[in-house]
Amino acid sequence: MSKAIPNRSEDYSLWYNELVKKAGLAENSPVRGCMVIKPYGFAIWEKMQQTLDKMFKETGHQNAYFPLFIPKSFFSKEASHVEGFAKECAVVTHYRLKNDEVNGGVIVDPDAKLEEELIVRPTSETVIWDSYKNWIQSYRDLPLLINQWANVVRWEMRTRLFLRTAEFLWQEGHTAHATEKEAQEETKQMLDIYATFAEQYMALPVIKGVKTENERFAGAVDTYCIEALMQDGKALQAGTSHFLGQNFAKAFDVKFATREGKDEYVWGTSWGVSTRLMGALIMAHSDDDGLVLPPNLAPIQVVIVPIFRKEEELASISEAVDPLIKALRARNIDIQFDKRDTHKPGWKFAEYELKGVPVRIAVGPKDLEKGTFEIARRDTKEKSIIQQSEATEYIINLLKDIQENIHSKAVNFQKEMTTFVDTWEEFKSQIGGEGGFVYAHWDGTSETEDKIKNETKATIRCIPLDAQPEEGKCVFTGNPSKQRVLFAKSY
RNA sequence: CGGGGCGUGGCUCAGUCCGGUUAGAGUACCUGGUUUGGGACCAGGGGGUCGCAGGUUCGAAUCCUGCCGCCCCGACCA
Repeated sequence: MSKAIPNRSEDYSLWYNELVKKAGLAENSPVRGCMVIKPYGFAIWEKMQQTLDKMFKETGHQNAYFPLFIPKSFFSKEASHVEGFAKECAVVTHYRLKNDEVNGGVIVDPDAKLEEELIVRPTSETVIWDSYKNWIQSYRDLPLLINQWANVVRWEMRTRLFLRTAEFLWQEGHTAHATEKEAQEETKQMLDIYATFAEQYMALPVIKGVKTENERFAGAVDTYCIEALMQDGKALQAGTSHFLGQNFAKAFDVKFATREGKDEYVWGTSWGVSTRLMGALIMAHSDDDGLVLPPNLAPIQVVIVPIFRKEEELASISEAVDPLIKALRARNIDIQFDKRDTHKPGWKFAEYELKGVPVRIAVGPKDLEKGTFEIARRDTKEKSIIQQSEATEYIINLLKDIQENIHSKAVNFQKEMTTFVDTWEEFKSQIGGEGGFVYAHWDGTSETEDKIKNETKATIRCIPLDAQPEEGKCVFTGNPSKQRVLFAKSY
C-alpha cells in the first residue's frame, strides 16, 4: 500500500499540509493567502458551529450580523485597537471598474474613488460598538449579548491552511454590561464554554489563562485564552475571550442611564473562535494514516463497507444492514452505507481512515453466513467480530469509548510534554529540544519576555488561571516571581 | 520586506550543468477483460502554450535578458 501522506515525525508541516489536502478538507485558492474549504472540511466546521451556537444560546446570547466593510474613521476612535490591526488590513478604495481602452481587459475606474476608504473587517468591535451607541440607552437595555458568525480578513504575510489564512471564518461575541463585575464574569464564562467545547467535543485538553501585556488583544484590558498542545510540541491558541473594560464604550460614546438616573459608560467583552480550531483538531489527533476525528464532531460517525461481487450479494448485504442503519439513525448517529461499485473495499478502507471516520463496519458473504459484522475503530485500528443482534449497542458504546480514548490520549500526551524548569540552561534545552509546555518563573516584565523570545522563540502562552502561588526566581533574570507561567513555541 | 528553493499532462517529479529523434516516468483519468475480506492486474487509449515575453542559434524545456507566480526559513499574527 502506497503511503497517502508523508510521515508525521519526519516533516510535521509537510505532513499537516498534505493531510489537509488528501483528506479533502481544504486547499489553497488562487487568491493570495485564502483557502477553499471543501465539503468534508466544511461539514466538520458546521458541526463545530452547531455545537457552539447551542452553547451560546443556552447562556442567553443571540445572533446578529454586521457589515463586512468598516469606514476608516471608525478605526481611529480606539487608538491601541487601530495600532494592533493597521498593518494587516485590506482596504477598499474604489467602487467601479471600466474597460481598458488601451490594453484591453478591465481597470479600476479612477473616477470612482471612494470619499472615505472602507476597511474589510479584521474584527468587528468598531462597527458593532457604533451600533451599540444607538441600541443602549438605559440599564433596561443591558446586558446586550450578541454573537455573529462571519468571515474576517487579516492580510497576513505568511499563511497556512486553517491555522492562518488571509480570510477566515469565525464567531465573534460582543457584549455590553452595566457593571465591571458582570463583564468580567461574562469574559470568564465564555472562556469556560470554549474550554468545555475543546475538551468534550474536540477531545482536546486546554490550559486556561490570561495573556501578558505583550500578547493582549489590541483594545482589551485583559485577554483570556485557551492554549492547546500539538503533536510536534508547539502550542496553539485555540480561543480568546477579552475583557474590554470601558475602552470601546468610551471610544464610541456608549452610555446608559442607571437606576439612579446617572449616565455611565457600559462595560464590554468580546470573544471568538475560528476555523483555526479545525487546524487544532487535525494536528492534535491525526496519525500517519490520516485524520482521527472525535465521534462528537465527525460528519460521518459510522461507515458500512459492503464486500460483494454480484448485485445479489449487495442486495442481501443491504438487507442485513438495513435494521442497523435504522436503529443507529434513530439514536442520532450519522451513518453512511457506501454501496458504490466503482471502488474496491480496500480502497474504501484506506479512504475512510484518511478521513478519520471513527467506526467502520465491513460486511461480506462470510458475515452473512455467521450473522456477524466486522467492526473496526479508527483510533486504535482494532477490529472485532460482533453478532448482528448486538451491533447497535456495541457501536453506541464504541463511539463513546473512542471519544474518551482520543481525549485521554491527548491528555497523556500533554502531561508527558509538560515540564517544570528552574534554570536557564534547562529552559533552553527543553524549548530547543522536544518543546512542549514549559512552566517557569518569570519576573513579570515585557523586557524579559522579549529577550526570552528573541533567544529561544518561546513566548509566554498564558499566565494559567489555576496555577498555585509559588515563590521562585525568574528563569532568565533571577528576579523574584510569585507563580510559574506557561511558556512554549507557538503557531 | 530580507535569505533560500522551485515553475515540465490533473497531481508528484526526471530531463536543464554540457542545446540535437516525435518531451519522459509514476500516479490519476477513459475503454475492454480478469478481479473484489486492506489503496488489484493485464492490454489498449486520451491528455503538454515545458510560467510569460523577448533574444542568441540551422535548431531552445535546456543558453542570455526582463517580467510573473508559487513554496520554505525569518519579521507579523486567531
